[in-house]
Amino acid sequence: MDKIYRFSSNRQIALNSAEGKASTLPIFVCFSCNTKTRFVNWQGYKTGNGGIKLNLVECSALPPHLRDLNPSQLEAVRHYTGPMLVFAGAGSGKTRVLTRRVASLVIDRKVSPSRIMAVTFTNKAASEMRERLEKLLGKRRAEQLWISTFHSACLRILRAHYKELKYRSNFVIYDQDDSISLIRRILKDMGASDATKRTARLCLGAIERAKNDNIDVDSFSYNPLFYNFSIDLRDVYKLYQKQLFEANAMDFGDLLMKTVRLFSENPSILEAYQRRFLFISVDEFQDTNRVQYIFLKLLSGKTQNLFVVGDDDQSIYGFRGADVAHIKKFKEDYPSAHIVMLEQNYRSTQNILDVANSIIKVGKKGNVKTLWTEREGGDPIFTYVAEDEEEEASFVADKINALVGEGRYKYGDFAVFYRVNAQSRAIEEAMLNEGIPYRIYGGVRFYDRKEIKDIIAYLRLIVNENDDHAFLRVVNTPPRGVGSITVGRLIEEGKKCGSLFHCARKAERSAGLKAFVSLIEELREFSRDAELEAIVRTVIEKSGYDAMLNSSKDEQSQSRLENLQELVFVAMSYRDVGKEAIQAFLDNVTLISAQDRHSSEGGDSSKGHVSLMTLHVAKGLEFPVVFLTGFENGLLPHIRSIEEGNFEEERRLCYVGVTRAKDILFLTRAETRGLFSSGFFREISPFALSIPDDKLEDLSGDFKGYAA
DNA sequence: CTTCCTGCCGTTTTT
DNA sequence: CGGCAGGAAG
Repeated sequence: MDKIYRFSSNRQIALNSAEGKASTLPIFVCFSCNTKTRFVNWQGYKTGNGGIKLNLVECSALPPHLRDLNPSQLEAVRHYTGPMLVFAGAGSGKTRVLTRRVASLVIDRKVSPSRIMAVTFTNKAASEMRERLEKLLGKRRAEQLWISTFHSACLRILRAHYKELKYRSNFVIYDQDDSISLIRRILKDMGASDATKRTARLCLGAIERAKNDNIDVDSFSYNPLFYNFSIDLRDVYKLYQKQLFEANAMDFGDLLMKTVRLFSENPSILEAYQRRFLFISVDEFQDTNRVQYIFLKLLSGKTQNLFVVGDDDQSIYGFRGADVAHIKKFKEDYPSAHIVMLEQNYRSTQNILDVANSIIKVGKKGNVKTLWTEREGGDPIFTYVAEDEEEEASFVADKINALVGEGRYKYGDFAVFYRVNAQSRAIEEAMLNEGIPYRIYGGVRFYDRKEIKDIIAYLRLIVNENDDHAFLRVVNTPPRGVGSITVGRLIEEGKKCGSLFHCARKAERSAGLKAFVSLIEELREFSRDAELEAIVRTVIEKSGYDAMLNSSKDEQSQSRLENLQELVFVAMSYRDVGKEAIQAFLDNVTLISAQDRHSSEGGDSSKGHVSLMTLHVAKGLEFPVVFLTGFENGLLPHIRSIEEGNFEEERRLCYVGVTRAKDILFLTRAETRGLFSSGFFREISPFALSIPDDKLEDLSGDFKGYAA
């Protein structure tokens, strides 16, 4: 077995006798000088005093795809087989390690790229990784790799095996909005006293949690005292699954749960995938939930070649069922796993790291990772207290313009983070005022807009007439004389004849309904072999959506029309024709993450744009200059999180934010904020209190002034 | 059946 | 503040 030792000028690793067992084997020693790593092959043997004496055997440079790795990263990459856990701090090059390992498998190990799966946290991370690998492996080989999120990977598998699950082809995916209105209908049906959106969301939350834990209808149980309403949550879950199935639809949780179920109920299918995927790697492993872990365990069952990379300090998706305990579980389930720690941070200055460490260290017992960097010193962390959120935003905008004015940075180097999406509005306005180009990631998403969702509902109805939710959404949008009474009657009858659309076809009474049915059928006929762009354009026109918006005096109509134009533009990039095109489009629309979507843009973008995003979206990214806004108690630990006992997760969220910064970090807070009740006086975030004062430079003079 | 108005609620984070 | 749901009028 090869063993690699780090041997750099400023830090020398001790070669003790325990490791010296490898003395008759070749030992690789790496000299690290900035980014180029020399790869030197030594032969070592034990000396009398327990140390190792090294003899130079041969010298060679590393292969190109490993050349810019640092010694500890190299160690992680070059252990080829078996389970492996890379326990890596912020900015230690986790994703780089993962990418290079995939490249190394293909190049050094001659593994066929079609037999490697790499799971990333977001679709954006997946496409970035694919881009890198295209450069290292060439386009043809990179295309064969399975690089995707858990959800996309499962969707791909399910699309190939929908029959085993008794689904029909062209099943659709329901997003949270779809699910909530479905549950509302179920609640009303069951005669629940309270069928509001709020209750529906509560029910969906419970169901989602169950699915994250791979608990299906039969084994589902809950605490009825917690949900103090009349109906039985188990019945809701049961009906929900039944209606999803009848609508030929799945929700997000189903994608994973049904894949796991497919595997456990059909050993031959599982075996085929086990044989196919010789190597599986997972990024951001700390945010893996139970059903995802089961998926990984099943898939890697044969080869055990599971390579996971994660940082327990950056676990921030607990609300989605993510559990750091899976890192521990991994060590137990794979006792032979190699474990590599990456503690060097290649991103931030020492000052930024000190602040990050001071935040994360509090309340942690033992086993603390200590990150270090060669970027000593650096700028202090700047702090600022604003009167309100608007002043905070204009402070940010001023600083950005000042720094750009100095010529050191361009707009693309800046990021502004916040805890909740609602905070983006004030910042957005300040950016517009100062003429700063910006982009909001997440927030009110393009595909969440009403007009877009309506057109998408039409598309869904075209490929799948059983999609009752889509039916209800657009049957009277634009208005065609099908009101709540007609719809109510239809739902009553719908219980007998399957889907609502089926039922509507038979209903002769309502002229509006007849018009709707023939509209959809006409559109379906048209879509048979048309290009996606033409399909979308036709839907917008023939449905009367176009006319409705054009004749409306509402000011929003113009921007709605523009959004629809944008949708047509997006559709142009799809090559397929007919149903397949719509299918691919719909899959993308529901699965692509907030990071891929920019909802608004301002100014010209020749110098890039400032990125505005929530702390959650910021995970995995880095920026030279970072503004962390709303550093207030109740907001950055968010009050709801505190109430639910997730205080520590908020601390990690804060840590994630701070460690995104390469050079300069600003922490800002406002004394009042109109966000909740206005005029409410806000005190500083408790996370600020552990930061040593000598690392801070306070631009307002009282950043910590109001601390309790 | 649609539209408009009023009042109330709620206001984390996301694949 | 803003969005949405439900009710009354047109």
